Amino acid sequence: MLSSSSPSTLEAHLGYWLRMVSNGVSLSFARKVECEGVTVAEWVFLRALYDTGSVAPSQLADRMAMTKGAISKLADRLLEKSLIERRANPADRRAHTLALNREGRELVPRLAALADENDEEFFGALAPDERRRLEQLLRKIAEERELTSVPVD
Amino acid sequence: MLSSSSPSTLEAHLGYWLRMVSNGVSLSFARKVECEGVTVAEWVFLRALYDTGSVAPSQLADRMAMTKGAISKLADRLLEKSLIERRANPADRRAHTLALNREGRELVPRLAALADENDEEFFGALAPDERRRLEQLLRKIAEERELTSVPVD
DNA sequence: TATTGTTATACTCTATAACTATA
DNA sequence: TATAGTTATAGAGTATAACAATA
Repeated sequence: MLSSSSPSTLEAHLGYWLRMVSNGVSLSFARKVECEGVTVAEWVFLRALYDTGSVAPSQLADRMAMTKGAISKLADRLLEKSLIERRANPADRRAHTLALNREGRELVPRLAALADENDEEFFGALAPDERRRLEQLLRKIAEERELTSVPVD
Repeated sequence: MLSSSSPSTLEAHLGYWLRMVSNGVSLSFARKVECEGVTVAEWVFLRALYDTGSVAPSQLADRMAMTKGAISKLADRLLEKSLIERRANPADRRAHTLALNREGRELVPRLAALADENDEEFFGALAPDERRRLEQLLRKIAEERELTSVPVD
């Protein structure tokens, strides 16, 4: 006589706990940056621009592992919010570049501070060695599965 | 003379690595369950129904920490896909109940197997004690931050 | 009046593809 | 023809609120 087995539960999977904690962290961060008038995706976009300086949308799409269309839409919103500038390229009139304006450059450090604060809220409960251990395990998985796309949601 | 400090990078935050790995795991799982014609949210919904049996939408909303509207929309899709049944309650004609039909009950174990497979793909690279450690750390954060909502995205 | 559930609206993120302008 | 970028469309998820039916 064969024993029948139940389908595995949601909680039986590490992916479930990962998603639960990740969603909690992201939702909390989303609420923080909302006070500064931006979304998490916009923070990632702005932080990338802070490092690259003036850059073509297509390069940003490569770097952030997003489509050109997605970059275009994000850029539209940030232009409306007056945080970035879009400039034509005189040499190649198809090409554009995107860059932070003064307001955008001033916002990035404030958003970074919120990211620090949010990380502290969630992972401050862990001992320093636990924190290192968690980062090490996550980096190991990211490396082995070749996860490279910048997570924006 | 004050030293100026750069805003912290994206990679400096544990939340960033958590989101990157979590998104990778979820995207991979989404592609697997797509072959069975459902989304991750629908898998969570179906797995919950598998345990509860016949249940009111409002109870499901509480259990899954979703709004009634979200439950209604999910239920609509699963009805179209002929995986669940919606029944009226003769005692209270406002009330309804949702339940898996035969097709839905048969699908859940196949989806659970895909969840097992996906977990193995991502976390199989970790040693057994690393895996336990990761789950322990995630559960600790979930508990301390009182994260209870079932993550569906 | 309060409750159950549905429906409408709106916004974000994602992906594909059509399209314009330029090279 | 190929490339840079925008725009259109569609689907999934989220949230709020208006609504109908019933208690």
